[in-house]
Amino acid sequence: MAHLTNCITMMDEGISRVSQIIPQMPAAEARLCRLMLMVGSGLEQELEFKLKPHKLNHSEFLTLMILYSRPDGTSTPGELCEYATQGATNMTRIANALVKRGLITRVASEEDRRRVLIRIAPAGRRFVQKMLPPMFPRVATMFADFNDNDKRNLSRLLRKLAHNLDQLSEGTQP
Amino acid sequence: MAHLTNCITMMDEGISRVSQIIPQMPAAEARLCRLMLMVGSGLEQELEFKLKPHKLNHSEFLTLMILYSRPDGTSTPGELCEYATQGATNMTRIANALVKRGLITRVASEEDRRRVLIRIAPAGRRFVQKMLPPMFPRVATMFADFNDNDKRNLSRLLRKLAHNLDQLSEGTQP
DNA sequence: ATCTTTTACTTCACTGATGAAATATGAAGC
DNA sequence: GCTTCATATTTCATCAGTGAAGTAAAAGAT
Repeated sequence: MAHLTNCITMMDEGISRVSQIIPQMPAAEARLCRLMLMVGSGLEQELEFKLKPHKLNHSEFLTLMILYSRPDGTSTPGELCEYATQGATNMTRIANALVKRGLITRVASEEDRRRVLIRIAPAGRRFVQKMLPPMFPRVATMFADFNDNDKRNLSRLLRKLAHNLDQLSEGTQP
Repeated sequence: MAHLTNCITMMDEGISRVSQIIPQMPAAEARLCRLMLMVGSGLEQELEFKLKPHKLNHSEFLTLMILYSRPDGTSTPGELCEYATQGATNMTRIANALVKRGLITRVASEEDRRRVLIRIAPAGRRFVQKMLPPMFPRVATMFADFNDNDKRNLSRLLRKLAHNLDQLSEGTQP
């Protein structure tokens, strides 16, 4: 059944009722927040669903894709943490998992011996090239009825929101 | 530092490089997916950050808000699962936590004795009314530079995307 | 009326993610 | 050259969330 649509309807009603009790609430903005959260996690579920057959979770997939997208195919745990928005602890686990499957290699850095160099393995590249294409149809379908203007607008608005979120956490969450 | 903006820049470059290797990838759509995921989880982190002082996590807060927004302040675990998009298992834990804090009550239903009635307690209402207003400024700031048209557009596009996601999971994830 | 199926929730065992402390190396001050 | 401080990663303890099985009650079948 139409799960997200359902939740959104109920959210709309809920916010309307709450804003009657608490009129100073920025209702339109609160709605947008909840919409973002719902659609975001809906999309995440869809992604995890597509990853499940490959025995990968979102953070492992993202880590592998970052490495794949690098010209030299290498990075370090610290850098991967930043771009995958993961804690160092979890990156250790992710790397362990990917090493065990032979998709990446992990060797100590020569220059800075605190560092570890992570590199996508040939098997990792092959794996990505095999698993990625079957995802394309569903991704395309998601935006099937978005015209170019819709896509441009969504991209622009999300980037704007990202920028504002960055401003917000400046200082407060350093 | 501007974390999201950073990640987005690197994502843009990454996708450009990948789409050179794999040209049949729907690059614009993939970018929108990643944007949604990033901004969504950024927003979730911001929310969790605001909830931390109150010792609530997102799912507990959402559950409490659903109850608060109900005219009669009641629901059942099953219904809460659906609207909070949580598994029944986790809803049991959430309810346990909220009961322990005295924010909700949980009693067996008279009509159908399989069911459990969950009701927001007076203390729960007071709690919501106290914790909500301090969040408003940050929520308003997030959309400060969004004009009415931007907000309408974002809302429309997110709802459209939600609808498409629902279509996608129709049948495949029943 | 009783047997089966379905529904609602809980318990248990496990996975994924996080925070705090441990380890080890490098960089900076004196 | 030593001491202190900062950086990079891992280990350990813990929490949040999930899947599978368990329990109990209602609904449906014969």
